[in-house]
Amino acid sequence: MAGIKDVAQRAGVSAATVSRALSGNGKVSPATRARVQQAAEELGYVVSFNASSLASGRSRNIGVVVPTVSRWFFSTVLEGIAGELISAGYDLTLYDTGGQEQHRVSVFSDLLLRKRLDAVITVTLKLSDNEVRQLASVDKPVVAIGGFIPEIATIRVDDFNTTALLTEHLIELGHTRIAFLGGSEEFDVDFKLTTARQDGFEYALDQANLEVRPEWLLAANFTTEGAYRKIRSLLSMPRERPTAVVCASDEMAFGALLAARDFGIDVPGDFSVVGMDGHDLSELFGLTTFSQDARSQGIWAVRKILELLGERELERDPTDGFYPTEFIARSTTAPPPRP
Amino acid sequence: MAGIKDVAQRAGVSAATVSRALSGNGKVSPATRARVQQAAEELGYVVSFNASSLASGRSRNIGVVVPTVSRWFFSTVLEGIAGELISAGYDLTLYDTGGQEQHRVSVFSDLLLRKRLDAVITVTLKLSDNEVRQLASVDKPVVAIGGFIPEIATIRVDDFNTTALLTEHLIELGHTRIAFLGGSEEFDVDFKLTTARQDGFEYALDQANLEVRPEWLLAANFTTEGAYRKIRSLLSMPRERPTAVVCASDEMAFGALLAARDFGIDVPGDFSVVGMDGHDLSELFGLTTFSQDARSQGIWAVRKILELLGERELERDPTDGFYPTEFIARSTTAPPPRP
DNA sequence: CTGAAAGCGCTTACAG
DNA sequence: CTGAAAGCGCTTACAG
Repeated sequence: MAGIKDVAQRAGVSAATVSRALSGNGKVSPATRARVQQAAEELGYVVSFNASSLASGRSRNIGVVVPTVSRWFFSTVLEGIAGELISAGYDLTLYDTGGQEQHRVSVFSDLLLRKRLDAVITVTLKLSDNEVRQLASVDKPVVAIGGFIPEIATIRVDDFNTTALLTEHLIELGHTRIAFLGGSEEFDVDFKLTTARQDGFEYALDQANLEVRPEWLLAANFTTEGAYRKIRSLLSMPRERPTAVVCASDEMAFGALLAARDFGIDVPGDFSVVGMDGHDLSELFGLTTFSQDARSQGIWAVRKILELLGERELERDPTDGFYPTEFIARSTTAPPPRP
Repeated sequence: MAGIKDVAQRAGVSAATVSRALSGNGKVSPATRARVQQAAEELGYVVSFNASSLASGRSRNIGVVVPTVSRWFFSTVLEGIAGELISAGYDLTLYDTGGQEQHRVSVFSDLLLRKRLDAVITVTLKLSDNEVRQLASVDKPVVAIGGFIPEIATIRVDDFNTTALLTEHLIELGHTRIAFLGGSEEFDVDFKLTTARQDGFEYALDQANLEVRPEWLLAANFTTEGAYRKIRSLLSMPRERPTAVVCASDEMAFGALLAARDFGIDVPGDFSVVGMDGHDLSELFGLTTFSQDARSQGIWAVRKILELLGERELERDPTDGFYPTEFIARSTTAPPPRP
């Protein structure tokens, strides 16, 4: 495999000049540059990343930490990140913690510190104070998507207010018996968004002088299956049923819709459902929801990182305030049935 | 940040000994090893991957090339790969081509050759002869999941026969008017599985002396939305309708089910649907399908790679023959309606 | 079992 | 604008 010396020899210049011509750092005459490029092409020369990184201290490699890639939000954010990174000529090192504490520890103590990464993007990862300190001490740019992390630039939507608005939408339709389906305890390690959404829900009820009924505060694991099971058992209870449910994600809302269908309960006639995300399938399900553009959150995270690395200017700072969201009323919400 | 020399000094040994003690290569006395480990820990020393890779020629970094991470099969395979790689102490470099030819080119000409990777796993990626040659010339282990690639170890399910069996299941129930929903041309670049599945479908019809009707050979882009649209227009046609559809993926089958529901067509009473995959949601939808364990395909791809890298022995070779699949009959299939 | 030394393949002041 | 040389932080024959 051709090395920089081979190219230098073929082009009749020094290795230093080859490096400068190919990287764009430093001045090289156009004629020389052309000769070098030609020689490199002929030899099929590709720079050794390891050698280049070692010598320069920069890796052109960004770490991305996600709790899982099998949920809509994460895979969509990841696609946005991946596309933007490829365009910028950066590598993407993926850390899927699988929600396992053990894997998170190794990610932080080892991988992130191995100097192979120029920067890190974390997605809805809740960090301990200690981890924040570790990240800070490494002195590499970090951008977080989803969960707020002190001292770190964060892209996030307004979980509290969007959920409150969704809840108010139901209240305005006349609902007074409203359930909430959030994430489970177990997942709160990584997905800290649950509490903000639940807070927004409770706030809206409170504003309307409606009581929060503990037995209607449900938790699943952000999956459609989990939600299906929870809503199924909610609907099968003999006692008084809620007439609507606020789900903390669209994927859980799908589970709620399927459960209602299997129970022969008419949506929205007998039961209203709202979600949160703007999942690709929300339109097919006719789901009323708040949409957030996950893909572009990923893209903007990369842009912010590149800015922090001094690669480019930012037209606007995505970590400034809340990321835009949009309320979309569709056909899973209606006034509650007459008693 | 502490380097190897700092550790050497603190432990009172040479850098060479530190390297041997920490990496496990070469003999080191237990006492020395303990001292080195202690010193490393106290200093918070972490080896520089770049330097280590450059010196040793090995990166502990595996490249994974996927067409997208936003479809069930890919994200599930990726999770399997990611977990197994973390356990083995390897990094995962993700290349999401986004189905774009442009990105694939840069992946192959640049990224894979930059010597930063020890091996590559490709997922349902159709490679040109030229690309196969490129990969071979780099002389790094490659394992493919999904699509068959000449000269490369491949983990794959029997697309032809599973689809044929699914089709025969419908035929045995009495169906004679059966449609097929495969992938679109556009996607065949990356997803070469479409043709094998369609071939299996046509073979089964042929065996039963049933005619393949071109107007019932449909193609979507492997998404639920795409399938919804296709099936919707199929069902809205005034002329003779099929009584069943074979979908080349579960996600497309979901679209078919939702379309039927929105048309007030009873499944399975008036219309039968079969999928292919064993998607997490297939049980909720009651979908009859062939399940394949995508996660463990990812895990086994990693194990095969590690074997090729000389890291471990394999109990069984996943690239040997077809990966196991399982037929699961559920409630979306039944005899066709009486005419 | 351990150390001194060469070398991995680049990048980047420094000097011209 | 270009080259000679040092250096990035490790690993690994080689010698003992």
